[in-house]
Amino acid sequence: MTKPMLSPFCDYFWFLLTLPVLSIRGIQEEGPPDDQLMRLDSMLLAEGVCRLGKRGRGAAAAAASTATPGGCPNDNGLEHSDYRAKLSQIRQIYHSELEKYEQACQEFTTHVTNLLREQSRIRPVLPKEIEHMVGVIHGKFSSIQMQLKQSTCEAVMTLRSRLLDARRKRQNFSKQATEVLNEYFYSHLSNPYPSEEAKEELARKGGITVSQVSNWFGNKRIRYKKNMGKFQEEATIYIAKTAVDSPEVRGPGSQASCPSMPSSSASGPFPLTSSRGALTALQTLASLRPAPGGGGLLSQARGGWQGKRRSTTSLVGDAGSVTSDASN
DNA sequence: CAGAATGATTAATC
DNA sequence: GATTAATCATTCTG
Repeated sequence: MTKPMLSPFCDYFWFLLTLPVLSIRGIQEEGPPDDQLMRLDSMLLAEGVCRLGKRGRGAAAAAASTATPGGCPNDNGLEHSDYRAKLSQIRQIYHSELEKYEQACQEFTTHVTNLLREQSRIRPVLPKEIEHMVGVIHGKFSSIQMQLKQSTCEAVMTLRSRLLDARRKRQNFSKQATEVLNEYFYSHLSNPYPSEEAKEELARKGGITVSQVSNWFGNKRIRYKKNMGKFQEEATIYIAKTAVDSPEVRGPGSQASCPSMPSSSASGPFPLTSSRGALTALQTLASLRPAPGGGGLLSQARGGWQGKRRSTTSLVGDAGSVTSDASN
């Protein structure tokens, strides 16, 4: 193509036009650029960066709306104000950039067509040539737009993982909550799997959610099992506490009669679910003082809930080697 | 500040 | 779907 006489201002854009391809990451892999563009569009739409119907280009907009699985079922919006603030920042930047590009594209197109028209006085310029030029310009600008969309998507993804990942802003439970949870755990040490109702009760008492209760018990079981020695002090404290505080701390309506568990004594590692038993077991337990990391308690526990997943085998052969976390 | 403690997530398993 | 085990990321503590 012949380069029209351009003002220095336009040289940069002309330069862009002559570039073979602007490096656009990850586009080559998945089909034609149109596909990629549609995906980007739909993602931006899903994240609320794009508004539906804003010069939607028909097909793309339609595809976007269907490709969105429920439009990101964002749960508790209260916590995400920070996220939203940042997102709207991104949105602003995106739109202002997009507008700039579109405006520049427009200006450049008219500029070039004007120049070509001027040139038509000197040499024959077919309408087709102008059309072609316009097409090329639009193509280049849309690939720039693609880049913009791509980086916007990336920014949003980063933001999501930064701010929407609960791990990043966890905070420890209140003392009340840990108290309640630990009380339940140690008073049900033989079977520390609270029912759904029990979980709800604990959640209510502790001012946390049911899934937090589940998380807590999951963590507690695994950590207790891994290093019982470490938890023995805690265990004695809570067992004593429940024994003193409320001699009948049972799950809601789980059992009217006192004896704990169906006492199929084999199933429970610790025969200490009744208040009395708790105290006595506690005392014996304290006097036993097993070797750090394992010992009396441990060997008892191995027959119970901790072996749940390895039913058939006789579990660990060597009682001494509790160094399962040596690799960590 | 390093390491422990801790709540949440994830992949695998049943 | 619940649980385990491993892991991540943050908060607490000495």
